[in-house]
Amino acid sequence: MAMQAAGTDRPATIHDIAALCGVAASTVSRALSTPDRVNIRTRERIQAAAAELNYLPNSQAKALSSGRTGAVGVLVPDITNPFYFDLIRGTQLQLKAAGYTQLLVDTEESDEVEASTLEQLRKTADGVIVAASRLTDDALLAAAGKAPLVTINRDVAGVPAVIIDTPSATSQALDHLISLGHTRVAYIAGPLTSQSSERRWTALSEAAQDRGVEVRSLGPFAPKTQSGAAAADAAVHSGVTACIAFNDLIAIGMLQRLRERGIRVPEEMSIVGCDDIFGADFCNPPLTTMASPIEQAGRVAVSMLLAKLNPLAGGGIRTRSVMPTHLTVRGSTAAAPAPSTAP
Amino acid sequence: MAMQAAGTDRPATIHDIAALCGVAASTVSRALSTPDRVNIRTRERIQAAAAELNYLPNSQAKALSSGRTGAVGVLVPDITNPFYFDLIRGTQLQLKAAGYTQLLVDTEESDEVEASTLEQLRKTADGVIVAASRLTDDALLAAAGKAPLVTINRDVAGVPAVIIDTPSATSQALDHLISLGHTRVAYIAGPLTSQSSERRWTALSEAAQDRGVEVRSLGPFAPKTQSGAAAADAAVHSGVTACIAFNDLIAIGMLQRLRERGIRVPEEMSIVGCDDIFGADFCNPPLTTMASPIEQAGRVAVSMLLAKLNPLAGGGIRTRSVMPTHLTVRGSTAAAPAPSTAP
DNA sequence: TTGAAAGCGCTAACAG
DNA sequence: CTGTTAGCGCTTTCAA
Repeated sequence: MAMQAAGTDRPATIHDIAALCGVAASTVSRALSTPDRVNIRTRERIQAAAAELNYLPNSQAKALSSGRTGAVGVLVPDITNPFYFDLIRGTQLQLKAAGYTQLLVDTEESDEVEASTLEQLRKTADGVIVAASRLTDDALLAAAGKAPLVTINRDVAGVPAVIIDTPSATSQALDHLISLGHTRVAYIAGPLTSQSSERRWTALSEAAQDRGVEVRSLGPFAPKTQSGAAAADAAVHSGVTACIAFNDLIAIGMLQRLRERGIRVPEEMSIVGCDDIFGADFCNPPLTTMASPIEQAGRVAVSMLLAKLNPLAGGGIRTRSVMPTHLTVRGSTAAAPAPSTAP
Repeated sequence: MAMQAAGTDRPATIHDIAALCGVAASTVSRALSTPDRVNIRTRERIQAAAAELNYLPNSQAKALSSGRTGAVGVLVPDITNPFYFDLIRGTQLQLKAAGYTQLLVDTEESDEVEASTLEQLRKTADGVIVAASRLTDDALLAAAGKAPLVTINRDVAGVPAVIIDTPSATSQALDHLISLGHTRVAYIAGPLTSQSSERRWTALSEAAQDRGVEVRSLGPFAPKTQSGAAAADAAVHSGVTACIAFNDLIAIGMLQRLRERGIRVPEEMSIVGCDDIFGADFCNPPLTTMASPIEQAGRVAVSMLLAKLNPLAGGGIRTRSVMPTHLTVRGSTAAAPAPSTAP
């Protein structure tokens, strides 16, 4: 049984260990944090005592005196968006493996919440990972100047980032639609403040120009299934035969709306989503979408951040990492409907 | 522009404010934490100075000296399970509203991870909310003795809890199936360590006995869509015409498997899920399931916890709160298939 | 290699 | 109402 210090049952401190071993508290501190700077025999005595007393370092105290908190913040715009599940799991696993604690915050798609969270985290965390930031480039750059920070899906010069390369997959998606005979395609845009959406649209319109087909942008729409209805209506009204949506949430919402309206997918309208979130494979019809290794993106982001925090021997620090994306074809896309004007 | 203390750019402390106002640091502390114990004029001077210096309290220091951290831990067994989204959002909103920080941890369906997290959190958090604990009753009771703790979906004598009343909804589900003509029903069980699953099964078998129909338990199955295939196969093999699944994840997985096997839902097999998670309404066919106010459950759990942390004037503390659940009928249930034996 | 001492920034008695 | 004085538990000089 683990004895408690002096019979009390409050958690043991280094002083308890020091007393038990007849050494100074500072020696205990060293033995526990920098073992090689302590005589091996006393070190072992101390470690044994620590185990015996069931010692657990107090992270607050540690943080206060050392300046490092052992925690890193992870900011996501919407925790209920399945896209972030795997990302969060990826960061959490990698962080835990490195002995860090994850501080997960839902910034509610709000740049203000994001900014204030970032500010608060400067004291609370050693670094921050920001997914799909809604902040301006300048704000982000400033934040990155004040604290170690890496973004996910946000490309700002001077800010380390892991980018999920959906733009290139978007061209693939367009080619897929073209090969099916579509010539009028809509891009269903995400939030104005989303750089992903912007990059996607740029890539898409360039690709369209190359291929001589027509694409138009509809929106912006909030990245939620509820937006799907408006998006679907807009798409139908615009006369396109296929849509590439900002994300799967919107795409799934569109699927539902089109079904309500009796418009068949994919016969009368093809839909392509993005992210391959939970649900994309079992919605009706299953969604053609762009998939990427999101959990891995989370891990990579953590690695990049930790590399900044602990500038060890290892070579230079990566400041930009691009994750590949590929098209996963399912039932929501098919050949374009025959033109309605008879020959 | 906010001036920085003494021209340095390190974050301002109460000492900087004290110096600027010509008062003692402790007065600043009071003015900021217990404003009513300070002369209104000096208080205002101090608050102005704090704003001017862009003062932000250091939570570590605060925690170290006061013993309170301003954080509460929220433990969930699987962060990628959509069931927890709304729960997490509920706790986060309520916590933030009360000025607390949420420490979200994914315990990976592991009792060990859960136990060690709980231990670590004793220092780091003022209290803990544990959803769907995989711990034994004794372990949970012990943990609740050492730190303020409230469970969600886990009923242990002496431990405050918010319970989502799926057992009662389960009877509703059974009645629904019976009214459709089903007489042989299977319960697709969740993890052995899940008390929810156990309670559900108890309620279901009692209700079945009352109504004179046959139910059997199949499983246990992991609460993931991947388990759906095995569950579906087991159900088909057992000869039942309807299933009540531990949760929607499994139910959705079953839907997929049955489709693969060419078994029509609901014509040949009816499926009822539980939780009404993201996806239950747009899977194919849409899932009949049991819905409950999960976000609210999260809020209630937080309220109960905070009531323990701040024993204010308000009357007695609720130690148990039951959230209602109701059946949401969608396309995955229908009349029982006619018996295969002709008259 | 070890000990003593001085904080980290804040709160909490205890006087005044 | 306000100032003084101790710490919270740990790290980190600086000597020894």
